Amino acid sequence: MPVTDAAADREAARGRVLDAAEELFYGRGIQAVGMDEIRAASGVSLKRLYQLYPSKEQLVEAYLRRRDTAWLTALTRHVDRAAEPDERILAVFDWLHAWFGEPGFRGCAFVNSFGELGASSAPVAEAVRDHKEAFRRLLARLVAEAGRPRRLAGQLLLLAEGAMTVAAISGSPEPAKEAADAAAVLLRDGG
Amino acid sequence: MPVTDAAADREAARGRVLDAAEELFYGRGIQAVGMDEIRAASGVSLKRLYQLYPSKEQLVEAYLRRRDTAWLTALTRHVDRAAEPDERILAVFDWLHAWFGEPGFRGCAFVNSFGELGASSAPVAEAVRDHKEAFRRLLARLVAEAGRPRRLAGQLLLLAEGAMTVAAISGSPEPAKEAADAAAVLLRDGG
DNA sequence: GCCCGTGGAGAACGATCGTTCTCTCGTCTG
DNA sequence: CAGACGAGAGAACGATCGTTCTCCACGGGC
Repeated sequence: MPVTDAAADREAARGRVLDAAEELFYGRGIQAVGMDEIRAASGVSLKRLYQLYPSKEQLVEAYLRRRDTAWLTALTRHVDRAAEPDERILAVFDWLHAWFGEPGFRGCAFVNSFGELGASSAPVAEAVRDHKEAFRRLLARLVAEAGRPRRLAGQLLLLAEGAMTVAAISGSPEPAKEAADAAAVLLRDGG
Repeated sequence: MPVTDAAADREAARGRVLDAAEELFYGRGIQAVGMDEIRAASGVSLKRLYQLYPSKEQLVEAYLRRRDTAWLTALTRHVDRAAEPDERILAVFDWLHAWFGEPGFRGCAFVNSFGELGASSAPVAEAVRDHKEAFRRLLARLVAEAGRPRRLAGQLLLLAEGAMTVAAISGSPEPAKEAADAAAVLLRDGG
């Protein structure tokens, strides 16, 4: 079955390219990584790479889109391990703490990409906005399920985003704990 | 007085270079701006530019260092317009709101620089860490003056950083208000 | 009046990068 | 078996960038 094999090869190659792109773009910054390095790390020839992604900008966008769903999926899975509504909210910060402690953690890929390319690449800026909106919607859903006031979602978003930034720059996972403490106060007394 | 004039010219040229660097680096990202554009925007010849700052990296560092003090000075001045300790804390978020509404606001210059160059330039990473530590110390001082528990400073930092990020990506100054609301709750019930 | 150092304008250099092209080889088709 | 097609390796191209160099004009000290 040559046709389906070709399609499967294509998808497998895409996967290897995105794996390489994610590791390199996230770890070193997008402009610091050339297409030839993606080729070397993925084992996909330059010609095929450009067949899969006709430009670097499109590869960057695909990298962000895939990371968006993977990130939200992993977070959702962790949150779903808790049943009680308030605990589900606090589980977000548990998960952040574990993420911050991973080797190679370097802040939010979307924030980093936005700072680097948001002013010059509309697709990148849009992918970043979409991701942050999706994160906000996830928080809003958790807040609604807990019967908490709407505005709490925005405040939790600020705590989570702040924790990512401070953890990245300070190199410590501790901000996740501080954010969890603040979130607990908001849950207790913020409405 | 040729000597002092030469020194004054030097400082004036440095000022014009840093003005141009700030506008361009902040507005478009550091790697997106070439030294020749700094020359064109500042009116300082390339030769002199390299006499003042022997490499782009040193210019970037000088840009960050100057912005650090200017940012903290402006914030401190605004905070000092309030007398009551709790109001001084909340004034931080007023000031952020005004900043977020300025045309050309594009998030925190330090966070953006860190995402772009933090992994490849040690001086940039250090300047960013220094700035965030200074901001944290400012918050810690306000918290101490208000007789509030130490841990509040870290939580306020998260709210402020989160507000900068969300405001930049969403393009709205509203996150400053949300942060202020959350800060008020933490002040009221967080200790 | 001549000289020298300083400064400006911009060409030049070397490196890098995104993208495309060439060449070769193996494979499937008829 | 012939030949066309597709893929891989890597050279090549054109642009950009950080940095340096060349050339020239000018202004102050003997």
